[in-house]
Amino acid sequence: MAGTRRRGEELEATILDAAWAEIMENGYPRLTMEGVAARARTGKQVIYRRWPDRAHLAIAAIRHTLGPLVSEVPQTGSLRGDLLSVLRRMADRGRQYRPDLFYGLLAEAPDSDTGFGTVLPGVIRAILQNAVARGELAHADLPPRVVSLPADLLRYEGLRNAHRWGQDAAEAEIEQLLADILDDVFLPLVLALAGPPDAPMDVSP
Amino acid sequence: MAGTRRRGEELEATILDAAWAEIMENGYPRLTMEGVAARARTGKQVIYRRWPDRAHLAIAAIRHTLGPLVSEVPQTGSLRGDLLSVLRRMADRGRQYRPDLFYGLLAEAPDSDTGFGTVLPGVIRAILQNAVARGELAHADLPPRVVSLPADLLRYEGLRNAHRWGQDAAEAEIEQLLADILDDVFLPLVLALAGPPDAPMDVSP
Amino acid sequence: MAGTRRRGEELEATILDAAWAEIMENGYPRLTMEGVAARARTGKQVIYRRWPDRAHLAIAAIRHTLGPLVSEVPQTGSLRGDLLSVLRRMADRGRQYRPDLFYGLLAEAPDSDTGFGTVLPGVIRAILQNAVARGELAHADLPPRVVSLPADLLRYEGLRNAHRWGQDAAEAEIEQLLADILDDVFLPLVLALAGPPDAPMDVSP
Amino acid sequence: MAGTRRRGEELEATILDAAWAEIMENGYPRLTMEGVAARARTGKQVIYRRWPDRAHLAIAAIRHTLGPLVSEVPQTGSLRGDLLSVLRRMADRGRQYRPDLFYGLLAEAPDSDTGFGTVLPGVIRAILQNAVARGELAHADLPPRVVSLPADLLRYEGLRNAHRWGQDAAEAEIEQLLADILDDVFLPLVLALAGPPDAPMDVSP
DNA sequence: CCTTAATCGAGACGGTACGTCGTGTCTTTAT
DNA sequence: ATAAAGACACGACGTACCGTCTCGATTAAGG
Repeated sequence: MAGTRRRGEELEATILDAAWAEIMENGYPRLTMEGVAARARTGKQVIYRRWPDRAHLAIAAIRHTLGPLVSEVPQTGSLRGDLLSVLRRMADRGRQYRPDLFYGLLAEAPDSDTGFGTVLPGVIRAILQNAVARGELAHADLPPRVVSLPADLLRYEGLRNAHRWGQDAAEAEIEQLLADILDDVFLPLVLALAGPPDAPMDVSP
Repeated sequence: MAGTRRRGEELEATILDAAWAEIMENGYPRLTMEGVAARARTGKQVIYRRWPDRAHLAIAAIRHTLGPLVSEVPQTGSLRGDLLSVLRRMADRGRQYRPDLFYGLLAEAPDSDTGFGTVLPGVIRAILQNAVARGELAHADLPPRVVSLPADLLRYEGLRNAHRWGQDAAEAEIEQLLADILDDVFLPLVLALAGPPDAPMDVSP
Repeated sequence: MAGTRRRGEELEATILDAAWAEIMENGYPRLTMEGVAARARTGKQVIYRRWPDRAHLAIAAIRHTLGPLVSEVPQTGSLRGDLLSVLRRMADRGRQYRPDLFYGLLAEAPDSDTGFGTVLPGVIRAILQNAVARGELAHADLPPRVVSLPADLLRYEGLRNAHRWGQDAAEAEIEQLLADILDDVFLPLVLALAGPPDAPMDVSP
Repeated sequence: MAGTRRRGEELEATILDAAWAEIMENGYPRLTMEGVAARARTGKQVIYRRWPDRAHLAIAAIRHTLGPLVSEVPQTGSLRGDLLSVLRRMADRGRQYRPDLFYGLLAEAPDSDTGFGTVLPGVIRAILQNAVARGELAHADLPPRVVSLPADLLRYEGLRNAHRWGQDAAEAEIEQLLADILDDVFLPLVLALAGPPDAPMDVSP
């Protein structure tokens, strides 16, 4: 045979690529250690040495494939624009998953961090503070549950409707969802709680 | 031998009881058709004839054991009281599940209706209308996403923290959650959108 | 639906035809009560009422399809011709079976009479007596094992090589077998034991 | 835990012993892969990896338990003694089988070699040659069907009456059978075809 | 530079569950 | 009463994976 034997990072990367490919082809429920080992042309033991079960393997594969969730604070010039930008980024990431991947990971590793929407709360708080600086809001002193509200709603919708997010046709639907979350729920609430003193209650477009 | 052979509803009930017992003892991930058949002293075919996989079996077992989600409209005399009552009922039902049951069902039968919080939207709309009749609200003409907001948030929290809901200690935590959902998010939003004309915007403590 | 319900002989004939068809299509090992019932468009109970297991069903199907083994004593004018005629008839019947049918019946119903070559001993004894009458033999007073020898050898070959007897190409092979049994074994032995007094011992070429 | 995991020959021997035990206890028809695996405390795959079905497993178990069919040429000093010795050995081996084992193997693996009486033709030819050397026969130039005649007849009887061979009472019956085959059929025939020139036709005891 | 310990690639092992098929019995409905 | 139909309790089938263990081959490191 040809090649030199793989070790360390090279081997690890091969395995994680194989795992991601298996998930994408067959779905998480049919992700098997055996299948990954076969596709990566290695032994099962090599995988078990690194990850205790398929849930941890899948999480590692997600991180390896998608990279870390970027958390830069957008600067579009308006509160609504900033929020829309950050939610859209979150939704885009969500669309790269296969539907069953969420559920499966929650079922098998509920305590693990799938990386789906955990960094955002800090970002949203920063966005709110920027809005205060621009005079769009009176203050940013909001209850935690309010701050995490848009991300929570988006994640919840992602969980409920993940099986539809994969299709291309979902793009407009998701865009509408983001608009609803902001215009029907979050912005009215934030303005009610911390709107600027001069133009308080005008929520209409 | 023992009496006559079981059929129809009697047999079905035995199987669903067995399935529920297996879930409660071993957890959903270790629910197996074989185990259920053995506990119910019947054959696997009898189960497969009725439910195509363990997910559908589990859903049927839930319905059989917990009964339908009651959807009477409470009449406590205040909007907050009515909402609290209905959310508490929903949370109580959620606590009867084992944590992994949610995740597993979502993973394996995402389209199926687990019965967790599906009847409520109509109930909440009725509660809002009663509040209008009492003069607590100016109107009940709210966007659908707003109406479903409290149930969505509660369900989302249930999904994220299901593994903690089982303990007795969770009671106070859940009570606090319900208060937060209502007082920090839903009531301020509803009052901002449809508060009564006479005492409109006073949400501050 | 259409027809009147079948009963008695009509029903029985339908079932036996179905059983034979199943044997011919799938072979005896894959003959199932369920398959027969389905093909005959009746219930399994109806079959079990008549035959205790598939072996007895198969035997009944054989008798029903092939009819009784005729046992007329041939009159060709010579001992060899008579024997050849009767052995050929026996072999022809054997060829109508599927190979596995023998083995299966022997395995599952060893005591039962499959009808394969059980009538013949008497016939052969009669043939020998006719030869005595014609002067070909001195007497017919032979040990039972000698009398049954040609049928035994033929049956044994049938058992050993049944899987080849089905093919058309087997015809010549079987004809050769019959000649060998008679010319190499049976006729030399019979002539040695009971040859005519005038031309007694000339067996050499 | 118990010692080291079994592999290779040790494992194979355990499985074949288990298979033979199952056959002896329950009979071939009730030999199941599952039962063998359970008795050998291993998995079904381990068995299927080695033998495609229970027929091949049974044949392997026979060989493993009974060992190869010895084929030494006996030297008793007389043609009849030599033949009797070799036939008796063959019958003894046959008696170690359970009756249904023959039939089942023939039914399910007709092409396979059960080892029952396949080595003998060469042995019989050697015995005949020894008889020629001693002057008992004029030559050993006999048709193949004649040479295989005693083994064929014995095997045929074994097949027909296997269900009775197991009992102890069968010993005398079998001894009589061997005598009949030799004294009524084979020896008269061989003497007729190749008897010594000086004392040709004396077959009586 | 060469031994030595570790890991790799591969696959067998003991085991659980799968989903299907067939058995022989039992029930129900409709002749 | 029995035919037709099919459900029931059961056992076995052959397959897929699990997580562990064993075995040579390779390879990186230390003496």
